[in-house]
Amino acid sequence: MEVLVDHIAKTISLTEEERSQLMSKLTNRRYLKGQYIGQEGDITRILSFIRKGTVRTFYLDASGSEHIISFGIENWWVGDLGSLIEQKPADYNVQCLEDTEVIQISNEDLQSLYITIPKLERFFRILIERAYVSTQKRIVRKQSLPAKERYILFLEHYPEIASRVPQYMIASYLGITKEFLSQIRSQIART
Amino acid sequence: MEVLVDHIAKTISLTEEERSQLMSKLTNRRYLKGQYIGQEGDITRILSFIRKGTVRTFYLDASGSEHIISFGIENWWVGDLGSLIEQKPADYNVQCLEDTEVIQISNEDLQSLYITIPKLERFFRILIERAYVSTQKRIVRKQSLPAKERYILFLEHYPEIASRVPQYMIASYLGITKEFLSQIRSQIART
DNA sequence: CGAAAATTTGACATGACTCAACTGGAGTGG
DNA sequence: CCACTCCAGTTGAGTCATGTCAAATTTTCG
Repeated sequence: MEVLVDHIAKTISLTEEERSQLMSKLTNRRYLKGQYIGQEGDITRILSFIRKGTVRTFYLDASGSEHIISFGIENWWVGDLGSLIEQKPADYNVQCLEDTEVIQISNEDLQSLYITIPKLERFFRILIERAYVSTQKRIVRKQSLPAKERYILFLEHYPEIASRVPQYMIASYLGITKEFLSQIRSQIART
Repeated sequence: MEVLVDHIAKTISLTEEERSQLMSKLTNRRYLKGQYIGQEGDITRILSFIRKGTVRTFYLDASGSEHIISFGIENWWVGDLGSLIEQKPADYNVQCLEDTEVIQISNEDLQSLYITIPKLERFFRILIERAYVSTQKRIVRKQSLPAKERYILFLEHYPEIASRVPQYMIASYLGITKEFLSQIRSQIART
């Protein structure tokens, strides 16, 4: 759990006292490949920091097909934030694609830590600012680039993820079908 | 400027002292229809809270066509956040679509206020959490709904905006061409 | 090895785009 | 008050990017 405390301390300095207050609220947990950290419909009560493993966040649309919203690997946070902050049923599933170890904190503890360690508020503000900016960029890419370009960018930005998840999931993340991604790939290969 | 302080005080309670510290950093400013609050390429140094008017945030893609990222009306914040937080040239233009009055705060002042009034950090954390969740939902809609459904949802969610901006901008926001939106509309009308 | 899962391939369908022409106001100036 | 222009919106023909469905092939893994 110190891994996470150290990670946080890179952004905001923490006293020994604060470190241990924080540490006391953290829990380690392991999931096997395929297990769910959270499921659509359940109210999300915890936030998970990935220590090891790969995770995907996805939902099922009206016709029952899966759409991947995001992947998570080491040092990323996962959890349905909308559900967590409003305490209403989650829209998304969070599933482990490999055996995964996470460090967790409950929303309740997080809220109380915001009060005892106000600097934490800063840490998460900055974290979410960045997440917000990158989500916005993703919309931009989706609207102004064809699938092939988006795929190439994905490979550049997230080579680690690209090598750890099956292609049909990458297709889903990019918003295209697995068949079409396959065509794009063969087209790239022929170049 | 009290409008904004009151708005903020709905989320976090502020002492008289804090209210006036905050107030002292705010500035009123007016823009005419068509003017830019910020332009692509410039470093964004201020955040603007819309008191009255309509604003759009957009960018130009490689082929020179416009893509609208978001609209803003009364009580919304606007500004290229990516540029603001990293102090690098903005990717987006922020332009007024009507004569607009805003309340502004510089990034510099905001950063110092985060220190003197740590609760402000909380206000913006919560603000951005919500913005993040709604941006994520927008990706979801874009990936799982056809343009017609997205347009209908837009009308439901933002009737106010729909009535204040021209259709070709709504099309751009939805990620479709104006011609196609026109077809969608005539199809809806025929129903 | 054999079965299930992932990927590829190909024929065909469709949503959305491009381009060009047309319509219908909302000024503007003579 | 008309003629003119400008801009938003519409319509239609042809095209392209991407989707669907079904089958074949390759990879993974018990």
